[in-house]
This record gives sequence, C-alpha cells and structure tokens, in this order.
Amino acid sequence: MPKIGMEPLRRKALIDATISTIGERGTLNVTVAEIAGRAGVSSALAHHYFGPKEELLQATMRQLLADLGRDTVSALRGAATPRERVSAVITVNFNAGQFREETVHAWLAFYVEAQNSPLLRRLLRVYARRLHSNLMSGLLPLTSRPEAERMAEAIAALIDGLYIRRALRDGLPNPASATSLVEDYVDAKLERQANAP
Amino acid sequence: MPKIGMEPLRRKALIDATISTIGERGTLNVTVAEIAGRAGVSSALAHHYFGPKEELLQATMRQLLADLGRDTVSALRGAATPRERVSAVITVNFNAGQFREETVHAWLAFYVEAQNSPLLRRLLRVYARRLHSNLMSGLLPLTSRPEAERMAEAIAALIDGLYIRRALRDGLPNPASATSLVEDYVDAKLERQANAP
DNA sequence: TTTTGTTGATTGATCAGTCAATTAAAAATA
DNA sequence: TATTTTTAATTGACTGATCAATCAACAAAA
Repeated sequence: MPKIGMEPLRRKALIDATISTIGERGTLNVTVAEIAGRAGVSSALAHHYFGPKEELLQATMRQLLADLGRDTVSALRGAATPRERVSAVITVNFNAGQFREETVHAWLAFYVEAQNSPLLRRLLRVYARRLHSNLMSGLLPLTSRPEAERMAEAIAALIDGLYIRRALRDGLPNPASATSLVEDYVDAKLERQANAP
Repeated sequence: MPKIGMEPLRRKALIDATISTIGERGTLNVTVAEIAGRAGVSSALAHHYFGPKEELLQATMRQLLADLGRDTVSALRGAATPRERVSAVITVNFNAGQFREETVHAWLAFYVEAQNSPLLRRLLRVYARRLHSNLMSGLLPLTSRPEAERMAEAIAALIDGLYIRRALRDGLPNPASATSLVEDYVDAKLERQANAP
C-alpha cells in the first residue's frame, strides 16, 4: 500500500518512537527493531530513511533541541523586563512539554551517549551555550558581568541537577517546585546584591 | 601460577578496572572482556568471581558509594559548627577523589543504568538519602525546617548538575569553582534570612 | 588428593545493517 | 485513453559481528 510522500511522516514517526522508546526504557540501549515496531514499520525502513542507527539518534536529539528552542523563543517573546527574561528561561525548562518523564529520561540518556559521540556532544554544547546566552541577556542588566556569569552557571547546573533528580526518584520535583527552587536562588542572589553592594 | 588468597585482590582489581573502563569510555556499554583484560585476567575469571555482568556493575557502584561515604564521614569529623558541616558535605563531593573525570563519567553512566535496574536505583537512593540527611544535620540549626529542606534539595541538585556539566564540557567547573558556586548559594540564602527574617 | 585459581574454546542469543523482491502510485509514451 | 516505464515505499530473509555466559581441563598450592 505505498502512498507517496511518506518520507516526512515516517521520519517524524520514527523520531517520536525513538523518544518514547528511550524514555520508557530509560536507556539508549534500544533496538532499531523496537523503535521501528513502535512507529508501525519494519526495521529495514528505519535504516532506509536514516541509514545507521547513530543517525536516527542524532536526528532525535536535534528534534529535542529544536522543541526546546522553539519553546524558549516563544517564552522570551512575552518577557518585558530582564528579570522576566530570566524567569522565562527557567520556566521553559520545567515546562509540561520538556519536563515529561519520557523527555527527561531521553535527555539523560543522550547526555551519557554524548561522552562517546562527538556529534551528540557538539549538539549538547549548542544547547548549553544557548541556555547560557539566554540567561546572560536577562542577568547582565541586573548585576555585574562576573556575578552574571556565576549565576548563569548556577542556574544551568540547578536545571540539569533537577532533571537528574526527576529521573532518579519518581517525579519528586514537580514542575512547580523545581521552578520555585531556581527562582528562589535568583531572588536570594539579587536581594543580597541589593542589600550589600 | 596460582597463588592462594587471590580472590579479594582479583575482585578489587576487577572493580577498579570497571570504574576506569566505564570512565574512559563514558558508558556502561563495556564488555566483560575489556574490563577483565584491563585487570590482567580473562573474562572467564570475572564471571567466576562475580557471576553475571550485572553483579560486577553492582559491586562497582557499591564501591563508589562506599568511597564517597568514607570520605564524607572523615570530612564531617573535622566540622565543628553546623555551617562547617554543610561546607564539609559540599567539599567532599568535589574532592579530588570524587571529581575525577573517570569517576564522574562512571557516576553519570550509573545514573542512566539505574533507570532499568531496580537494584542500582535502590543504591542511588541510598546515596541521595544520605546526602540529604547529612545536609539537614548542618542546615536545621541554621534555619527553619522547610527552608532547610528546600536548601538541601537545591544543594543536591547543584552538585548533580555540576557533575553533569563537568562530564559534558571538558572540565569547565574545576573543584574549587564548583565548591565556591555552591557555597555562594548557601551564603546568599543564609544572609537573606538574617537580613529579612 | 583436595581445593583454589585460571583460561581457551565454545555456545547461543542478540542486533545492526544489507539486499533482493514486491507493490502501487506517478510519469511518460503510444 | 491505454500502455509501458520509472520511481517511492516497504518488507522478509539473511549475514556478520559482537558478547555474555559456560565448561572442561589444567596448574599449583595445601
């Protein structure tokens, strides 16, 4: 039953299946056959469209990054003040879309895989740099550059750390509490600066 | 050349080899043969002493936890005040012994693997609980219980997050800067409480 | 001679990746 | 319009490689 123009649909289905498979199993050790099966096609077709497995994984990671990027841009659009920009960046990362258990597991698995795969590593650095610069754009008007750098680093670490903890314990930090934890850090730092300059 | 009493030596050598192999390769996807080879024995011997591979991994994780636990106890012994207890816990985690790239990679890999293995998961929770309670013992005399809980959660997330970032970028957060980042958070929080109770 | 240490060889399972073959839609040709 | 040809979609069957795990056999210490 070959319909024409299936390629984009299949690619998307395969990438989605990759995320959900990795998310459910909590590891990148998933077979192409399982992913393909979940997407409703044969493993041969997955290889037909993506070539080696590694490429499917890379495409999946790009999708995750693209989703996060889109959400971030959209959130920043609504931020009027620098402080709001910082909040927007924080909120996006604990969004319903990003902070799903499935997605969190996938991120974590990719972090590990990035240790071996230069390309995945590069993709992750793109994400890290983007996060950093988004945070800096909000922080620089609020404090000195060294302090802003330090805060951006801490916020990024808090986000990553809360992801890990979310993956480990079953959902202990929910989106709201995770967000408030990071916001609380930002407030504490800014207040201290206001009180004792 | 079978000397007697080799078992403990071989076990230790195999566990050490497991850590360094995982650390270097950055993944738990290492073969028993490679680990055994690094320990200077055959893969058959590894199975002889540990049975299935999973058990070797568990033993390795227990070793990592035990090392961290030992370091922590020793660091806490020298802490006179509650605030010093908090510092001691933080410092230990970014210790030369714990924060080696090899160890960091191994921890990260185990975090991922814990998603599938109930036993590894349980071991990680032991670590998390111990960290939490150690932090609380220092924080409770300094602030209210809810605030202490929140701070302990944030400190733990910061530690985990800095580990991840260490694994990703090549060594950006060195022990000293990682420590000072977390200490800075603690100071900011405590000062805020002192200023506006 | 019993126990402990040790390994080479082997087995069985799992998987990524390939390929030839099949179907049907689309395009070209008559 | 009717046909032939090309192209896209799809898979089952297969191959080759990798590895965990086993086992029989051997060496040396007790």
